[in-house]
Amino acid sequence: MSQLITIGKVAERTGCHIETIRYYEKEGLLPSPSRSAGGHRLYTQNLVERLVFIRRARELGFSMLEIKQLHSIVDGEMVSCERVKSIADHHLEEIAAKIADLVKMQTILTDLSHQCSG
Amino acid sequence: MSQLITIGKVAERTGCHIETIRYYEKEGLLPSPSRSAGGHRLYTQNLVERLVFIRRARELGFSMLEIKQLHSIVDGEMVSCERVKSIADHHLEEIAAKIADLVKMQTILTDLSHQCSG
DNA sequence: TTAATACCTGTAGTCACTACAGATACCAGC
DNA sequence: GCTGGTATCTGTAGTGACTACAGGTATTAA
Repeated sequence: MSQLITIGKVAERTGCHIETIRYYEKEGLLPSPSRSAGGHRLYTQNLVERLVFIRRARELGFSMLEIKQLHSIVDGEMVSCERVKSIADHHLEEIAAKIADLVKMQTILTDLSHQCSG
Repeated sequence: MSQLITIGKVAERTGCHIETIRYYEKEGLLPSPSRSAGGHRLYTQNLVERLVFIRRARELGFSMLEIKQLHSIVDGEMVSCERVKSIADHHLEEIAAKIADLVKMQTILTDLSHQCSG
């Protein structure tokens, strides 16, 4: 029903190494999945999506600690709304800065690429 | 004349640890600066700017190898224009994907922040 | 039932820093 | 010129985030 898949399939679908998936679990970034009778990990679609989010965030330069924080605020695990807002706003500043820097790089490389075409 | 500054000042201005600056030099990412009579490193403005670029790129999740490649194409050290264009275009795709992901995160966090204000 | 393959735990190695130790350089005040 | 405090030097060890491998157990296709 709930479409449980093995770690190998998860790795295949997300482009994430098996070892990395297990590492995220060990470090408490990805919740422990259920297991088969023999002890093999079985993942729900929900966990796969969470892994995709972690990968994206890591590729964008967020630390594992920051990602834990992002998860806990998105999941509504935080009590104080004040605190959620302050952390969200902090990350929003960080994100805006990252976007600005990427746009700068984009400009440099686009110019370069055009020069090379002409 | 050329405004040479010590590693400490460079660290201060760029927000980069002294050890990290030396590490980039050791790894060939940042060219070796000139030295004082006693052996202290003395940096030109040009090297400081290069360091700023490296920091930005690292914070955006580019590897040291990718940054070396970016430097060599921007500095015009590559012989084949074909090759420059192909590498630039590859990085442009990567950058566009990163921007798209950051915008998604921005949307999620902005919604969250607004909910917390209301 | 039995290979072949996938997955298990645990440990060691890599990349990009970061911290520290012990020694030398620089520089301000006397 | 000398001296004490701070800055920098080289080198090594430790951390965060993976990544690879070894030796063993589960699963599955034939």
